[in-house]
Amino acid sequence: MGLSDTLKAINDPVRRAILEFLKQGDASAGTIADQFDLTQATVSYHLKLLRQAELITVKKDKNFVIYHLSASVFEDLLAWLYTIGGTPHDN
Amino acid sequence: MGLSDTLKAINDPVRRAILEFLKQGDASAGTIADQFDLTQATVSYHLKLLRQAELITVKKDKNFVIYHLSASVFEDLLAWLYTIGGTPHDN
DNA sequence: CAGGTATTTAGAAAAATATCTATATAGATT
DNA sequence: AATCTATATAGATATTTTTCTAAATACCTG
Repeated sequence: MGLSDTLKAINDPVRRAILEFLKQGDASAGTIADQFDLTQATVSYHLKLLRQAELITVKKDKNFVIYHLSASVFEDLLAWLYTIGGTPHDN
Repeated sequence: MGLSDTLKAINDPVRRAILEFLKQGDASAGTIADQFDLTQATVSYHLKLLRQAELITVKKDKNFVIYHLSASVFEDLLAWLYTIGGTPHDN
């Protein structure tokens, strides 16, 4: 919902890989889980966090749950980054 | 050193507050610690993580350790964000 | 409706992170 | 040199996060 959730969501290599995978197109929970050497339950947990951070959206198709990247939420993060690093500073 | 370290470093409200505080100007470890309701040792721990992520740099002055914001490291993070969210996508 | 497939949830264990107190170090001052 | 001041480190505990196994839910198909 806020910056904190966005940061928490992307502060994990598995979740970043999920986002990168979804960049190539929508996919079901099972297909996503197959990408990792983790149980499906664990991947489902990561998907939940990404959903809560609104970085992905869900749609049902038959008994599949299809996930879709929703990158617009990064705007808050970008705004914060510009707050910190936006103005020229002598690095 | 990489994206992972940058994200880990900013994935904590205390550390983000430290960065925001340093945005206003350099400050000593003690001055920074005074900003928080935490022990000096705890703040020192956070400063160490920020240092390791190269988000801040250090300089000694008498027996003070002066911290300085070094925002250029956000570039990797920005690059990754554009990887995910850069190309128009139907959100 | 019975069985099957896909996914989520619950609960426990493991791993990582944050915090504290107490102590150490380093440099400055008397 | 003794002491004081600022900061860092060590070790213990607490909290949070990740992961697993097992069970539950949900929906589809015969």
